[in-house]
Amino acid sequence: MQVRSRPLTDDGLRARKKRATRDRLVSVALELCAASGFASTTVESIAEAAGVSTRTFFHYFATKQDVFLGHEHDLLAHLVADVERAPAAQPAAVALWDAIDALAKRFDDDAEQLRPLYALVVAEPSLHRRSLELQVIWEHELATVLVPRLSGRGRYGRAYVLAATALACLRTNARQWATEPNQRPLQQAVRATRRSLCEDLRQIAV
Amino acid sequence: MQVRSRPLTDDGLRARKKRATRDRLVSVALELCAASGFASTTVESIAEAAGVSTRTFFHYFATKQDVFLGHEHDLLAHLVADVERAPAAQPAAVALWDAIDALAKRFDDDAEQLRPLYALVVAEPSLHRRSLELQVIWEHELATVLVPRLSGRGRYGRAYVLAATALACLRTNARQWATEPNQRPLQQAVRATRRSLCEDLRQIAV
DNA sequence: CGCAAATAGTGCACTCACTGCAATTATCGG
DNA sequence: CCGATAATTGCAGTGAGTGCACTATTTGCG
Repeated sequence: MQVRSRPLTDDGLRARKKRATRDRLVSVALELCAASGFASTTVESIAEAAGVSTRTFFHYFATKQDVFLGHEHDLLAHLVADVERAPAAQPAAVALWDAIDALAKRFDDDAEQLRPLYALVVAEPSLHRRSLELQVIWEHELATVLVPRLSGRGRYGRAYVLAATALACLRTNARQWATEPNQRPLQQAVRATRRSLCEDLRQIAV
Repeated sequence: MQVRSRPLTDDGLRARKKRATRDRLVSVALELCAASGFASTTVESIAEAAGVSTRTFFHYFATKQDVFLGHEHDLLAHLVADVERAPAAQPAAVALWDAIDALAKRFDDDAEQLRPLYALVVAEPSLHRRSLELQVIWEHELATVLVPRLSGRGRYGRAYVLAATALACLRTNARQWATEPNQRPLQQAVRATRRSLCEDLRQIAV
């Protein structure tokens, strides 16, 4: 997350080195934390193992937690992009849940890598906190691209609740998916949850 | 939050002193942060202004943020209690949303105090993070008391999504309510959102 | 009352995440 | 090869949070 600024060329030596260092930091952090836990792995040790100074670590990541949250950032960005790309005529709820469905599939496709990562995130309080904060930020982005598909007064607020609902559905399922063994595919779980959510809510519709 | 242990008597000298100190810490923190912002108000200064040592502060609150999150804790506890107290025959969704409705009313009743507090929470990243974490914890509690009102396979997951949805609805409305001036009562906003959420979701019900 | 157990408060030394600044080094485009 | 730009670094500092051993206060009880 948050590389300070973009170099003018994307594949010069500079950019390649930067990507390499970043990747090194992430994988080194993963190893060290797997060995001794997130809390007791210091930024200093991660930086050292990756061959950079502590100060440099914080040029790549704003917080220690962010080493593990890059993927989440990418995935949520995909989600927003998917919604934006949906046919203009599609209602908000449809575009949103289609995008959620696609995102769940992404999780499944990359399960090998994502499952242990997400398990770590929910297990570690500080990571979890940061992850939730990220989701609220993306909830905002999501609501913003949803608004044009809604009409009537209060559509701003409605966009937020739709977005929050969908993300909550994803989040709770993803947690189960990541932490419990032999879980069915996330996409399948999310679909099932969506169905039952609609049913349950029918009971309170006046 | 998190007073280490409960004294055997609730109104002895010890308990009264403790409550007093706690209240002093909260109100002093409120003043200092109002004056110079949350980030640049140190725990040391809060403790000093309340007449206790820094170390003692952390006996009352696990983190600096928790000084401002006591109310949230109380309110969410009420929510869970309300759901538990609902008639046994009531379906999960009904019991849940009734409790949410009652909780929104609590916010309105105590608006004078709660609005500025919640505005501070959403404005300050570290507070916001901690608040979200608390909500997930209560989401868990809420799901637990909801499970007995659901049936069929996957009711565990469904309870989580119901809880998360309701809390998300409350949270997004509460943010608007706290930060935008001349807002209608929260209870009213939540009701409206609930209605439109049901409608929007009807579009994706197969 | 007076005593022993429990609980609250304190001082101290320590770890570690994170920041600002100024100096240095590497890479860039031309 | 050169001047501009961006990456890296060291250093000194802030402040949250912790563990520990010690003191002071309060409580229940004989």
